[in-house]
Amino acid sequence: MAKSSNNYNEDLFEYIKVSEDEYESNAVEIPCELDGTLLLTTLVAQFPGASGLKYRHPESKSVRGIRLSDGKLHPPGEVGWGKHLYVCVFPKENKRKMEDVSPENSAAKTKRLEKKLTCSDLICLGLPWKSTEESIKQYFEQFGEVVMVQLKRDKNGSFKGFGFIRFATYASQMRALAQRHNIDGRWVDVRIPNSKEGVVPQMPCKVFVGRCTEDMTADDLREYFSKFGEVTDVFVPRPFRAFGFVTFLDPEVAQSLCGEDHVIKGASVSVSSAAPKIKSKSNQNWKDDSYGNNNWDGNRSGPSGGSNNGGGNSNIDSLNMQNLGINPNGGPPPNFNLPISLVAAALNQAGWGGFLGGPGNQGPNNWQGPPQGGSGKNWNSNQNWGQNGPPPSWNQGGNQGWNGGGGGGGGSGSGKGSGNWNQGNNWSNSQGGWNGNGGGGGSGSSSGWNNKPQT
DNA sequence: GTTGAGCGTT
Repeated sequence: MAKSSNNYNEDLFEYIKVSEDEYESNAVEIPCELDGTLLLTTLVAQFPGASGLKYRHPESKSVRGIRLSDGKLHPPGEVGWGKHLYVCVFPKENKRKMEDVSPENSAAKTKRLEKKLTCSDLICLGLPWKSTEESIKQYFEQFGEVVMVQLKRDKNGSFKGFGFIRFATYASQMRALAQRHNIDGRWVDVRIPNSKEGVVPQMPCKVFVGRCTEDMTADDLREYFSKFGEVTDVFVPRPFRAFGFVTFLDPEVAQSLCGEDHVIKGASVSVSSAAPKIKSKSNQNWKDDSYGNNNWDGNRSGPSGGSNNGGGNSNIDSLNMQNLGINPNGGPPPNFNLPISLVAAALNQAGWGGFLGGPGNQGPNNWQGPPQGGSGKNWNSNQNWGQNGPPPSWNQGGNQGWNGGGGGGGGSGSGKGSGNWNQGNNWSNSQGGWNGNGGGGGSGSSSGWNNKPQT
């Protein structure tokens, strides 16, 4: 039946569910036009590189393509788009598995990659029995917009105690992953699902600057490197160690500088990857695989490296690294030889910034306000941060669990070696905290993942 | 109806 633009069907106003990979959990609802068609540009806005749509016909079980003419995708039937899950079609050269994606391609592909690296579903384990989709959504919205909640039930419909969530932005995801969650009195584990491991690592924003001279201050480095892009953090170890770190907002900028020499204050410095060693499989998506080419001393054993200013563990170990999907040893607790910068990059990417210590004041030590670059829609209006104080339980202990320790550790922490991550409901109560410039640590004293028994 | 380590659908 021919449709005129002023004789549309109300039903055609629905958002249609589109995924790029046939997984409904990855679906995005996108709006069609008044005449019931979907503009290809609307599709491409959400799925860069997409050239069309297809769906699986429920009866024939076969995949059907969606008609495209004049840049408009037409609904498959008289009744409109219906409730099908539509799947993006990409041109052949764009159609590839995630594992094959490399960023040194077209802009569209790069954007698709960025999207891929942006969010993943998160599994929530140990949810209270009384949880509902609504209550879980409501809880996690304090970290940003929640676009999906799936609680798993058995055939009888009884809740199995776990489920999946998805945030709209990677920043939200990182906020959620970076802390523990107490929901209705239960500690809930939020992690990257096993099935999604390896998609989290971001390109590093931080570069290693070698051959620094003693007269190069952090400000000097910042001033110099700012011409390449926004610098979010600079770290220059004191006492002098002839190297430094510069963190950029844009990982592409960081990457572009790697391998170059630059002259600062009359001396030639070398810029290279801040990740000297990759032991994890998780670098498979990285643009540059050559992360073994420098073997600089220090900063490998833990956050903020060996002899930073004050040596407090800059609380990177307060993050649930496992939750970040970075766990080369396959399980808790840590035995990290892994690239800290990887985590830092991810966190920096997420708007936390400055995770490897240093004087940048970029870390999430400013809990009364949103982190820099806070991008969650709900962030600024969220009453859960600031009013109620910081979220519970960033790690309190001293220098625990990092292989080789490094940097003095903190305060009076008494965590026992490799066992410790979180210490309970405490927030950093000393100023050791984030920037690694204090005594660090606090009074942690247990040796497990969770202190509190659960029922 | 109970329970508490795990890893989902299409």
